[in-house]
Amino acid sequence: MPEGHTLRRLADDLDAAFAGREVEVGSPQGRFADEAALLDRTTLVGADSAGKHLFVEFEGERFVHVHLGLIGGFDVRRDVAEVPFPQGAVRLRLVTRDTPAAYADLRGATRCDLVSAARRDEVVATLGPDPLRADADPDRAWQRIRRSGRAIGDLLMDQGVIAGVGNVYRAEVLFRHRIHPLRPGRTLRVGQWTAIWDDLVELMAQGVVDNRIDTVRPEHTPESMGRPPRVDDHGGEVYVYRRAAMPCHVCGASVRTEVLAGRNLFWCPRCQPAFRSRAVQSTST
DNA sequence: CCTCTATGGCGAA
DNA sequence: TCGCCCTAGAGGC
Repeated sequence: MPEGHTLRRLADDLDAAFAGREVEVGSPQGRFADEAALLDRTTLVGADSAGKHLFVEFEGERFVHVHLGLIGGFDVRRDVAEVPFPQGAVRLRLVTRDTPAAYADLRGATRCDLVSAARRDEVVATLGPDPLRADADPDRAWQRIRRSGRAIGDLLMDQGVIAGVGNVYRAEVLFRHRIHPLRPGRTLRVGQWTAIWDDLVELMAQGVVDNRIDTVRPEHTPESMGRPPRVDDHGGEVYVYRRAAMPCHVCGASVRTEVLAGRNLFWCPRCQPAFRSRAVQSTST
């Protein structure tokens, strides 16, 4: 589940359920037990996200730093009639029993640490601009991209360049802007970057609202095209992500896939043609 | 049962 | 570049 929109939504949901309330903090699985004991029955101040990082603040400027990694999940339920017995490997559990009762179960996280405000700031300082934050400066990312010989598909996944974009948004935003994922960052024009950034701001904000990733334009929805909706565990309607060998919704070409830096890359070979250098372009046109 | 996969990221080689 | 960490669900036999 976790790209930046997931963490932003989790911060909002945790706020709604627990902010300003005294919270029972436990670790049924045991791996966070010592830290949980220090926080148990103290007030949860609030939660915030930065890229794919989540910080849950407790009184005394203490923060639980959570990173879900590839497979983690944080299940937040509020206004529940009763709090169920924890199922599976619950690293961290938050509970308020006074009405409205709420609980939240963290599983599979790669990171769940009790940290100081200074450490939180250190983590945030390693991140590039986050399209979900109003104060983000996209030019910081552009200055990295325009100087880099690395593939744009690689740069978009680098959290130090831009924070919160994962494998789905990377694949989809490059498709929407017809840019081949292996094209070197320094071959992009500033207008292309601005368009990508503005699109990410919009797509990811919508992802927070829907709690899933949908990237197809109105004319390419299942209803508009008369095609069956996507049926898999991800839910959202997308153009190329995990659609290898399937026909492109726009042109019908077979969607391609390749592994880049250990992750699956997806693109349409016709809608996102291989980049030709400026020199070649100018001689051929 | 087993194997594989996954919207991530780290450190060793 | 590779292996490894975290966990759950799907599919194969």
